[in-house]
Amino acid sequence: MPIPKNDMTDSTVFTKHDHQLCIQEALDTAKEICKSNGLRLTDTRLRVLELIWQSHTPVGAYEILAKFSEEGRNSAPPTVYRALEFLQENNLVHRLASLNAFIGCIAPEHGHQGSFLICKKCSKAQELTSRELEKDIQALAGKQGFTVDNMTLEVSGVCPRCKAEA
Amino acid sequence: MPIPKNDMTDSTVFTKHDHQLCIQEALDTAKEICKSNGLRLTDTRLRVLELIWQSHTPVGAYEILAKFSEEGRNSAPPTVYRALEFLQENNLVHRLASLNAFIGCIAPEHGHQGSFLICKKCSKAQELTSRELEKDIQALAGKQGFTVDNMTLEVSGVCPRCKAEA
DNA sequence: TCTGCGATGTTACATTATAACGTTTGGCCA
DNA sequence: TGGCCAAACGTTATAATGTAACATCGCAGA
Repeated sequence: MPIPKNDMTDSTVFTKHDHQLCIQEALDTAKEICKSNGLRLTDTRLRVLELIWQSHTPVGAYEILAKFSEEGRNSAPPTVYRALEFLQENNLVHRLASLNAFIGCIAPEHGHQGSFLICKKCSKAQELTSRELEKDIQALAGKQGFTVDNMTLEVSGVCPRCKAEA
Repeated sequence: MPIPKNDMTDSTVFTKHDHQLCIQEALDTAKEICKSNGLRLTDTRLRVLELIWQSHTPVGAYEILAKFSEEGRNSAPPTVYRALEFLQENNLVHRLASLNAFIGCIAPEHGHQGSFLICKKCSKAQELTSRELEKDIQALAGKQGFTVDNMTLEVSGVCPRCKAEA
Protein backbone atom coordinates (compact mmCIF):
# COMPACT_ATOMS: atom_id res chain seq x y z
CA MET A 1 0.00 0.00 0.00
CA PRO A 2 1.53 3.36 -1.03
CA ILE A 3 2.00 6.04 1.56
CA PRO A 4 -0.73 8.59 0.99
CA LYS A 5 0.48 12.07 0.17
CA ASN A 6 -2.55 13.68 1.75
CA ASP A 7 -3.22 12.24 5.16
CA MET A 8 -6.91 11.88 4.70
CA THR A 9 -7.61 11.02 8.28
CA ASP A 10 -6.06 14.23 9.57
CA SER A 11 -6.86 16.79 6.93
CA THR A 12 -10.47 17.61 6.24
CA VAL A 13 -12.51 18.65 3.27
CA PHE A 14 -13.05 21.88 5.15
CA THR A 15 -9.36 22.76 4.92
CA LYS A 16 -7.35 23.37 1.79
CA HIS A 17 -5.89 20.28 0.21
CA ASP A 18 -5.08 18.81 -3.18
CA HIS A 19 -8.29 17.08 -4.05
CA GLN A 20 -6.82 15.60 -7.22
CA LEU A 21 -4.59 13.58 -4.93
CA CYS A 22 -7.54 12.46 -2.86
CA ILE A 23 -9.28 11.23 -5.95
CA GLN A 24 -6.25 9.45 -7.32
CA GLU A 25 -5.46 7.78 -4.05
CA ALA A 26 -9.02 6.74 -3.46
CA LEU A 27 -9.21 5.14 -6.88
CA ASP A 28 -5.85 3.43 -6.48
CA THR A 29 -6.86 2.10 -3.09
CA ALA A 30 -10.14 0.86 -4.47
CA LYS A 31 -8.34 -0.96 -7.24
CA GLU A 32 -6.00 -2.61 -4.81
CA ILE A 33 -8.77 -3.65 -2.48
CA CYS A 34 -10.82 -5.14 -5.27
CA LYS A 35 -7.84 -6.89 -6.74
CA SER A 36 -6.77 -8.46 -3.49
CA ASN A 37 -10.33 -9.51 -2.71
CA GLY A 38 -11.17 -10.90 -6.10
CA LEU A 39 -13.79 -8.23 -6.74
CA ARG A 40 -14.51 -6.82 -10.15
CA LEU A 41 -14.13 -3.07 -10.19
CA THR A 42 -15.78 -2.71 -13.56
CA ASP A 43 -15.80 0.33 -15.76
CA THR A 44 -19.22 1.42 -14.52
CA ARG A 45 -18.29 0.96 -10.89
CA LEU A 46 -15.00 2.75 -11.28
CA ARG A 47 -16.61 5.68 -13.04
CA VAL A 48 -19.29 5.99 -10.38
CA LEU A 49 -16.65 5.97 -7.69
CA GLU A 50 -14.62 8.56 -9.58
CA LEU A 51 -17.61 10.86 -10.04
CA ILE A 52 -18.37 10.63 -6.37
CA TRP A 53 -14.83 11.51 -5.41
CA GLN A 54 -14.63 14.33 -7.95
CA SER A 55 -17.55 16.06 -6.37
CA HIS A 56 -16.90 18.41 -3.52
CA THR A 57 -20.20 17.50 -1.97
CA PRO A 58 -22.13 14.26 -1.54
CA VAL A 59 -23.67 13.11 -4.79
CA GLY A 60 -27.15 11.85 -5.50
CA ALA A 61 -27.76 8.77 -7.61
CA TYR A 62 -29.57 10.77 -10.24
CA GLU A 63 -26.73 13.25 -10.49
CA ILE A 64 -24.49 10.37 -11.38
CA LEU A 65 -27.05 9.22 -13.86
CA ALA A 66 -27.07 12.68 -15.42
CA LYS A 67 -23.27 12.68 -15.74
CA PHE A 68 -23.44 9.28 -17.38
CA SER A 69 -25.94 10.68 -19.79
CA GLU A 70 -23.65 13.64 -20.59
CA GLU A 71 -20.88 11.18 -21.26
CA GLY A 72 -22.93 9.31 -23.80
CA ARG A 73 -23.73 6.32 -21.66
CA ASN A 74 -27.46 6.14 -21.62
CA SER A 75 -27.97 4.16 -18.49
CA ALA A 76 -31.09 3.63 -16.45
CA PRO A 77 -31.34 4.02 -12.66
CA PRO A 78 -30.63 0.37 -11.83
CA THR A 79 -27.20 0.61 -13.41
CA VAL A 80 -26.18 3.37 -11.06
CA TYR A 81 -27.88 1.89 -8.04
CA ARG A 82 -26.19 -1.45 -8.60
CA ALA A 83 -22.81 0.18 -8.83
CA LEU A 84 -23.55 2.11 -5.65
CA GLU A 85 -24.66 -1.06 -3.92
CA PHE A 86 -21.39 -2.75 -4.83
CA LEU A 87 -19.35 0.22 -3.65
CA GLN A 88 -21.24 0.39 -0.38
CA GLU A 89 -20.92 -3.31 0.28
CA ASN A 90 -17.20 -3.04 -0.15
CA ASN A 91 -16.97 0.04 1.96
CA LEU A 92 -15.79 2.26 -0.84
CA VAL A 93 -18.62 4.71 -0.45
CA HIS A 94 -21.09 5.62 2.24
CA ARG A 95 -24.67 6.66 1.86
CA LEU A 96 -25.76 9.71 3.80
CA ALA A 97 -29.32 8.89 4.74
CA SER A 98 -30.16 12.45 5.71
CA LEU A 99 -29.22 13.66 2.22
CA ASN A 100 -30.03 10.66 0.05
CA ALA A 101 -26.55 11.06 -1.28
CA PHE A 102 -23.26 9.24 -1.52
CA ILE A 103 -19.72 10.09 -0.52
CA GLY A 104 -16.38 8.36 -0.88
CA CYS A 105 -15.11 6.49 2.13
CA ILE A 106 -11.80 7.83 3.36
CA ALA A 107 -10.66 4.60 4.98
CA PRO A 108 -12.16 1.63 3.15
CA GLU A 109 -9.55 -0.72 4.49
CA HIS A 110 -10.73 -0.20 8.05
CA GLY A 111 -14.26 -1.39 7.63
CA HIS A 112 -15.42 1.16 10.12
CA GLN A 113 -18.78 2.80 10.47
CA GLY A 114 -19.52 6.12 8.89
CA SER A 115 -19.84 9.28 10.90
CA PHE A 116 -20.13 12.62 9.19
CA LEU A 117 -20.06 16.33 9.73
CA ILE A 118 -22.26 17.94 7.13
CA CYS A 119 -22.08 21.68 6.54
CA LYS A 120 -25.46 23.14 5.75
CA LYS A 121 -23.93 26.21 4.12
CA CYS A 122 -21.50 24.67 1.64
CA SER A 123 -22.94 21.14 1.73
CA LYS A 124 -19.52 19.58 2.13
CA ALA A 125 -19.29 16.53 4.33
CA GLN A 126 -16.37 15.31 6.40
CA GLU A 127 -16.09 11.74 7.53
CA LEU A 128 -15.04 11.16 11.11
CA THR A 129 -13.08 8.12 12.14
CA SER A 130 -13.31 8.00 15.88
CA ARG A 131 -12.81 4.58 17.36
CA GLU A 132 -13.63 6.13 20.72
CA LEU A 133 -16.99 7.37 19.64
CA GLU A 134 -17.78 3.97 18.21
CA LYS A 135 -16.85 2.36 21.48
CA ASP A 136 -18.97 4.80 23.45
CA ILE A 137 -21.94 4.02 21.30
CA GLN A 138 -21.29 0.31 21.52
CA ALA A 139 -21.15 0.66 25.28
CA LEU A 140 -24.35 2.66 25.44
CA ALA A 141 -26.13 0.08 23.30
CA GLY A 142 -24.60 -2.76 25.26
CA LYS A 143 -26.08 -1.38 28.47
CA GLN A 144 -29.49 -2.11 27.03
CA GLY A 145 -28.48 -5.54 25.80
CA PHE A 146 -28.43 -4.33 22.23
CA THR A 147 -25.90 -5.77 19.79
CA VAL A 148 -24.66 -3.21 17.30
CA ASP A 149 -24.43 -4.17 13.68
CA ASN A 150 -23.70 -0.85 12.11
CA MET A 151 -24.40 2.78 12.72
CA THR A 152 -24.70 6.07 10.98
CA LEU A 153 -24.05 9.38 12.61
CA GLU A 154 -24.83 12.47 10.64
CA VAL A 155 -24.11 15.78 12.25
CA SER A 156 -25.47 18.87 10.60
CA GLY A 157 -23.96 22.27 11.27
CA VAL A 158 -21.57 24.88 9.98
CA CYS A 159 -17.99 24.16 8.95
CA PRO A 160 -15.04 26.36 9.95
CA ARG A 161 -14.70 27.89 6.50
CA CYS A 162 -18.30 28.98 6.27
CA LYS A 163 -18.13 30.32 9.78
CA ALA A 164 -15.09 32.41 8.84
CA GLU A 165 -16.91 33.81 5.84
CA ALA A 166 -19.93 34.81 7.89
CA MET B 1 -46.49 18.17 34.64
CA PRO B 2 -47.82 14.81 35.89
CA ILE B 3 -45.39 12.21 37.11
CA PRO B 4 -45.11 9.60 34.38
CA LYS B 5 -46.18 6.13 35.40
CA ASN B 6 -43.75 4.52 33.00
CA ASP B 7 -40.35 6.08 33.27
CA MET B 8 -39.74 6.32 29.60
CA THR B 9 -36.13 7.27 29.88
CA ASP B 10 -35.27 4.13 31.82
CA SER B 11 -37.55 1.48 30.39
CA THR B 12 -37.19 0.59 26.74
CA VAL B 13 -39.44 -0.57 23.98
CA PHE B 14 -37.43 -3.75 24.06
CA THR B 15 -38.68 -4.59 27.55
CA LYS B 16 -42.23 -5.25 28.63
CA HIS B 17 -44.24 -2.20 29.54
CA ASP B 18 -47.74 -0.81 29.32
CA HIS B 19 -47.72 0.85 25.97
CA GLN B 20 -51.19 2.28 26.47
CA LEU B 21 -49.67 4.37 29.22
CA CYS B 22 -46.87 5.50 26.93
CA ILE B 23 -49.38 6.64 24.38
CA GLN B 24 -51.58 8.42 26.87
CA GLU B 25 -48.69 10.17 28.51
CA ALA B 26 -47.16 11.18 25.24
CA LEU B 27 -50.41 12.70 24.07
CA ASP B 28 -51.00 14.47 27.37
CA THR B 29 -47.50 15.86 27.35
CA ALA B 30 -47.92 17.01 23.77
CA LYS B 31 -51.13 18.81 24.68
CA GLU B 32 -49.48 20.55 27.59
CA ILE B 33 -46.49 21.61 25.58
CA CYS B 34 -48.61 22.99 22.80
CA LYS B 35 -50.89 24.76 25.20
CA SER B 36 -48.10 26.41 27.11
CA ASN B 37 -46.37 27.43 23.88
CA GLY B 38 -49.44 28.72 22.10
CA LEU B 39 -49.26 26.01 19.45
CA ARG B 40 -52.31 24.50 17.85
CA LEU B 41 -52.37 20.78 18.27
CA THR B 42 -55.13 20.31 15.75
CA ASP B 43 -57.16 17.21 15.19
CA THR B 44 -55.01 16.12 12.27
CA ARG B 45 -51.79 16.68 14.16
CA LEU B 46 -53.05 14.92 17.25
CA ARG B 47 -54.23 11.93 15.26
CA VAL B 48 -50.92 11.65 13.43
CA LEU B 49 -49.08 11.77 16.73
CA GLU B 50 -51.42 9.15 18.18
CA LEU B 51 -50.98 6.82 15.23
CA ILE B 52 -47.24 7.11 15.52
CA TRP B 53 -47.32 6.30 19.21
CA GLN B 54 -49.73 3.43 18.73
CA SER B 55 -47.35 1.69 16.39
CA HIS B 56 -44.76 -0.57 17.87
CA THR B 57 -42.36 0.32 15.09
CA PRO B 58 -41.47 3.55 13.31
CA VAL B 59 -44.20 4.60 10.89
CA GLY B 60 -43.93 5.81 7.31
CA ALA B 61 -45.85 8.84 6.11
CA TYR B 62 -47.81 6.76 3.66
CA GLU B 63 -48.81 4.31 6.36
CA ILE B 64 -50.36 7.20 8.23
CA LEU B 65 -52.04 8.27 5.05
CA ALA B 66 -53.47 4.77 4.65
CA LYS B 67 -54.83 4.81 8.21
CA PHE B 68 -56.42 8.16 7.54
CA SER B 69 -58.01 6.68 4.49
CA GLU B 70 -59.37 3.73 6.51
CA GLU B 71 -60.81 6.20 8.95
CA GLY B 72 -62.72 7.99 6.26
CA ARG B 73 -60.50 11.03 6.01
CA ASN B 74 -59.44 11.18 2.45
CA SER B 75 -56.34 13.21 2.80
CA ALA B 76 -53.53 13.76 0.36
CA PRO B 77 -49.82 13.44 1.19
CA PRO B 78 -49.28 17.12 2.04
CA THR B 79 -51.73 16.87 4.90
CA VAL B 80 -49.73 14.18 6.57
CA TYR B 81 -46.37 15.69 5.76
CA ARG B 82 -47.45 19.03 7.16
CA ALA B 83 -48.58 17.45 10.39
CA LEU B 84 -45.29 15.59 10.58
CA GLU B 85 -43.39 18.78 9.95
CA PHE B 86 -45.20 20.48 12.80
CA LEU B 87 -44.57 17.57 15.14
CA GLN B 88 -40.91 17.46 14.25
CA GLU B 89 -40.43 21.17 14.66
CA ASN B 90 -41.88 20.95 18.12
CA ASN B 91 -39.85 17.93 18.99
CA LEU B 92 -42.84 15.65 19.39
CA VAL B 93 -41.63 13.17 16.81
CA HIS B 94 -38.32 12.30 15.19
CA ARG B 95 -37.67 11.21 11.65
CA LEU B 96 -35.44 8.19 11.20
CA ALA B 97 -33.58 8.98 8.01
CA SER B 98 -32.34 5.44 7.56
CA LEU B 99 -35.94 4.16 7.51
CA ASN B 100 -37.85 7.10 6.08
CA ALA B 101 -40.08 6.70 9.08
CA PHE B 102 -41.25 8.56 12.14
CA ILE B 103 -41.26 7.78 15.83
CA GLY B 104 -42.58 9.54 18.91
CA CYS B 105 -40.07 11.50 20.94
CA ILE B 106 -39.80 10.24 24.49
CA ALA B 107 -38.63 13.51 25.98
CA PRO B 108 -40.02 16.42 23.96
CA GLU B 109 -39.52 18.85 26.79
CA HIS B 110 -35.77 18.42 26.66
CA GLY B 111 -35.18 19.59 23.14
CA HIS B 112 -32.43 17.07 22.71
CA GLN B 113 -31.17 15.40 19.59
CA GLY B 114 -32.37 12.03 18.56
CA SER B 115 -30.30 8.89 18.85
CA PHE B 116 -31.79 5.51 18.17
CA LEU B 117 -31.20 1.81 18.49
CA ILE B 118 -33.05 0.10 15.68
CA CYS B 119 -33.58 -3.65 15.78
CA LYS B 120 -33.38 -5.19 12.35
CA LYS B 121 -35.31 -8.26 13.44
CA CYS B 122 -38.41 -6.76 15.04
CA SER B 123 -37.98 -3.24 13.60
CA LYS B 124 -38.59 -1.63 16.96
CA ALA B 125 -36.59 1.47 17.72
CA GLN B 126 -35.46 2.80 21.06
CA GLU B 127 -34.51 6.40 21.58
CA LEU B 128 -31.39 7.11 23.56
CA THR B 129 -31.04 10.21 25.66
CA SER B 130 -27.38 10.45 26.45
CA ARG B 131 -26.17 13.94 27.22
CA GLU B 132 -22.68 12.48 27.39
CA LEU B 133 -22.79 11.12 23.91
CA GLU B 134 -24.02 14.44 22.65
CA LYS B 135 -21.17 16.18 24.38
CA ASP B 136 -18.64 13.75 22.95
CA ILE B 137 -19.90 14.39 19.50
CA GLN B 138 -19.95 18.13 20.05
CA ALA B 139 -16.37 17.89 21.24
CA LEU B 140 -15.31 15.82 18.26
CA ALA B 141 -16.90 18.29 15.90
CA GLY B 142 -15.49 21.21 17.83
CA LYS B 143 -11.96 19.89 17.36
CA GLN B 144 -12.42 20.50 13.63
CA GLY B 145 -13.93 23.91 14.16
CA PHE B 146 -17.35 22.63 13.27
CA THR B 147 -20.43 24.06 14.97
CA VAL B 148 -23.10 21.48 15.57
CA ASP B 149 -26.66 22.36 14.74
CA ASN B 150 -28.31 19.01 15.10
CA MET B 151 -27.43 15.38 14.72
CA THR B 152 -28.96 12.03 14.07
CA LEU B 153 -27.49 8.79 15.26
CA GLU B 154 -29.11 5.62 14.06
CA VAL B 155 -27.67 2.37 15.28
CA SER B 156 -28.82 -0.79 13.59
CA GLY B 157 -28.52 -4.14 15.31
CA VAL B 158 -30.37 -6.75 17.32
CA CYS B 159 -32.37 -6.00 20.44
CA PRO B 160 -32.16 -8.13 23.60
CA ARG B 161 -35.55 -9.76 23.00
CA CYS B 162 -34.75 -10.89 19.51
CA LYS B 163 -31.39 -12.13 20.69
CA ALA B 164 -33.09 -14.18 23.39
CA GLU B 165 -35.42 -15.72 20.85
CA ALA B 166 -32.59 -16.70 18.53
C1' DT C 1 -68.83 41.01 12.87
C1' DC C 2 -64.83 41.48 10.26
C1' DT C 3 -60.36 40.35 9.02
C1' DG C 4 -56.05 38.18 8.58
C1' DC C 5 -53.25 34.42 9.12
C1' DG C 6 -52.41 29.85 9.93
C1' DA C 7 -54.19 25.31 8.76
C1' DT C 8 -56.04 22.33 5.44
C1' DG C 9 -57.69 20.72 0.75
C1' DT C 10 -56.43 19.64 -3.91
C1' DT C 11 -53.92 18.86 -8.01
C1' DA C 12 -50.05 17.94 -10.05
C1' DC C 13 -45.50 16.62 -10.13
C1' DA C 14 -40.56 15.83 -8.53
C1' DT C 15 -37.30 12.78 -6.57
C1' DT C 16 -35.51 8.51 -5.05
C1' DA C 17 -35.45 3.63 -5.47
C1' DT C 18 -36.55 -1.19 -6.94
C1' DA C 19 -38.81 -5.40 -9.28
C1' DA C 20 -38.56 -8.38 -12.96
C1' DC C 21 -36.72 -10.27 -16.78
C1' DG C 22 -33.76 -10.47 -20.83
C1' DT C 23 -28.91 -10.03 -22.65
C1' DT C 24 -24.05 -9.73 -22.43
C1' DT C 25 -19.57 -10.76 -20.69
C1' DG C 26 -15.69 -12.65 -18.48
C1' DG C 27 -13.46 -16.29 -16.26
C1' DC C 28 -13.09 -21.17 -15.45
C1' DC C 29 -12.68 -25.85 -16.64
C1' DA C 30 -13.10 -29.85 -19.60
C1' DT D 1 -10.16 -23.67 -27.56
C1' DG D 2 -15.01 -23.97 -26.79
C1' DG D 3 -18.77 -24.19 -23.90
C1' DC D 4 -20.83 -23.15 -19.60
C1' DC D 5 -22.04 -20.65 -15.48
C1' DA D 6 -22.49 -16.86 -12.72
C1' DA D 7 -22.10 -12.22 -12.30
C1' DA D 8 -22.76 -7.83 -14.43
C1' DC D 9 -25.43 -4.98 -17.18
C1' DG D 10 -29.55 -3.34 -20.14
C1' DT D 11 -34.37 -2.26 -20.31
C1' DT D 12 -38.99 -1.41 -19.04
C1' DA D 13 -42.02 -0.42 -15.89
C1' DT D 14 -43.45 1.02 -11.54
C1' DA D 15 -43.15 1.67 -6.46
C1' DA D 16 -42.22 4.66 -2.63
C1' DT D 17 -41.28 9.01 -0.74
C1' DG D 18 -41.73 13.88 -0.74
C1' DT D 19 -42.98 18.79 -2.37
C1' DA D 20 -44.67 23.03 -5.11
C1' DA D 21 -48.33 25.91 -5.88
C1' DC D 22 -52.55 27.72 -5.27
C1' DA D 23 -57.42 27.56 -3.52
C1' DT D 24 -60.30 27.35 0.55
C1' DC D 25 -61.54 27.13 5.28
C1' DG D 26 -61.85 28.50 10.01
C1' DC D 27 -60.42 30.34 14.28
C1' DA D 28 -58.62 34.15 17.27
C1' DG D 29 -58.30 38.70 18.12
C1' DA D 30 -59.54 43.63 16.83
